[in-house]
Amino acid sequence: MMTEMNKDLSPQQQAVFNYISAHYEEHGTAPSYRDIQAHFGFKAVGTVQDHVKALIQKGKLEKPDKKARGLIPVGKKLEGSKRLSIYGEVAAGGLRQTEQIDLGSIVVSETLAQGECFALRVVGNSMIDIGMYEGDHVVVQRGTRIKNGDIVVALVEGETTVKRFEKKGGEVLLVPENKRMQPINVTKKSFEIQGKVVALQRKF
Amino acid sequence: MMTEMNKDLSPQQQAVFNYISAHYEEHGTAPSYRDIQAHFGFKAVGTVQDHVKALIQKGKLEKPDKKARGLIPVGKKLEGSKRLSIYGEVAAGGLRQTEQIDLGSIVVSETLAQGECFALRVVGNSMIDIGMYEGDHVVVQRGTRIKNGDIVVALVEGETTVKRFEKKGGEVLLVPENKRMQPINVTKKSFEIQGKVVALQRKF
DNA sequence: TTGGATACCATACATTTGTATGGTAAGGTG
DNA sequence: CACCTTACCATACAAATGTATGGTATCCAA
Repeated sequence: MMTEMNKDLSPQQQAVFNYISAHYEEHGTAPSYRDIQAHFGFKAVGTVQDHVKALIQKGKLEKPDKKARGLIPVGKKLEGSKRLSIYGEVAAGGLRQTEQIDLGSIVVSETLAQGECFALRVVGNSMIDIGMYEGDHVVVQRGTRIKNGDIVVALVEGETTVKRFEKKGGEVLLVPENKRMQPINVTKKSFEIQGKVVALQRKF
Repeated sequence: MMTEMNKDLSPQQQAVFNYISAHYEEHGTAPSYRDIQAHFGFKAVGTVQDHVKALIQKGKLEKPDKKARGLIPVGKKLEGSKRLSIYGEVAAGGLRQTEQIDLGSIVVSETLAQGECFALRVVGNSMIDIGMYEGDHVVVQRGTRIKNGDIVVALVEGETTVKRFEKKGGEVLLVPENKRMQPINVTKKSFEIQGKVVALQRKF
């Protein structure tokens, strides 16, 4: 029979992998080779090298070259979900890259957040009629083709707002979903569509 | 007045922080000081040291001593996410474990879905006044202590509903958040609280 | 005008860390 | 047996990386 590599992990290899994963999750950083060595009481770094090599070969670890603490457990990768930075309540400067104000992040399913996305904290109640409340988070997708009726995030004269997009003839309207508010005609104003709202998340 | 430190980040500090965060999220590992230096074109590592020091002082970064690539943006530690099965629109049998009907799943952040959770597809419009619409998904946590005012999933006479929980004196009410609907008095009915709604997710 | 915060530069150094090389030993297999 | 895999040890080295020290300049508030 051909020399066939065992795709399953040996008990020891599993142990090493578990340690790396645990360390990664707990500290947010992978352990160094010597951390691993110390944890298992190995008397040589080479032992760790061997195990890491095996784990990489078996597809359990990713490792960039020559980077300190660069081991990444493949299985532990945030699968099927994305972490989005939350921007919001930005007064001046809008969402310009260098002036982003960081409000943390949320994790959403990849099926919700496809392509390049970011998150936004909803302020105000201009979209209350479709159930978007202050404090909710919306997932915004960049670079999508905007169609009539889409909910969009727009930068109008330096202010970020969420509205429904309506284009009739040559007129562009940003329509609030709130009976008590009036649509904004931005046809002659300076505005910029930041992206399209593709999802909403609320925490109780 | 005492020397008071500015808790807000300067634009440059914000930029450095953003870079670190982005790198951390993208690569799963923080950048080294020299990575940061190169990114911003600084001619000295010391500049990075200064910024990092400021960011730590302002509570934006965590840093273990002498560890390579040890910078961690506070609150951005890689948390896991959970995949929750979606149950819902179940007529008979409610949510009993053995009769659950699988409607797929959603992925949510662990910060949202703590403990034992499942997801439910919202049907009907009994909670429309707090922005819960048909088709939305709610995350339901099992085994939590229910307090007055909590949104709960209840099994009332074989039917699953989402309502606000109100207990006054000896009476237990399940209150719909819809002006046009009446509270249900379940004091004398057979009912069971399935769990507490902790989050909501909507896809546009 | 003194002091603090911000924002850089320059240089040197010690440690951490990944990497390379080579050796020992047990267990299983053709 | 020869050969492979697993599982260790020992040692050395170079690169990556954090750290320390000290300097310059601007802006702003007390």
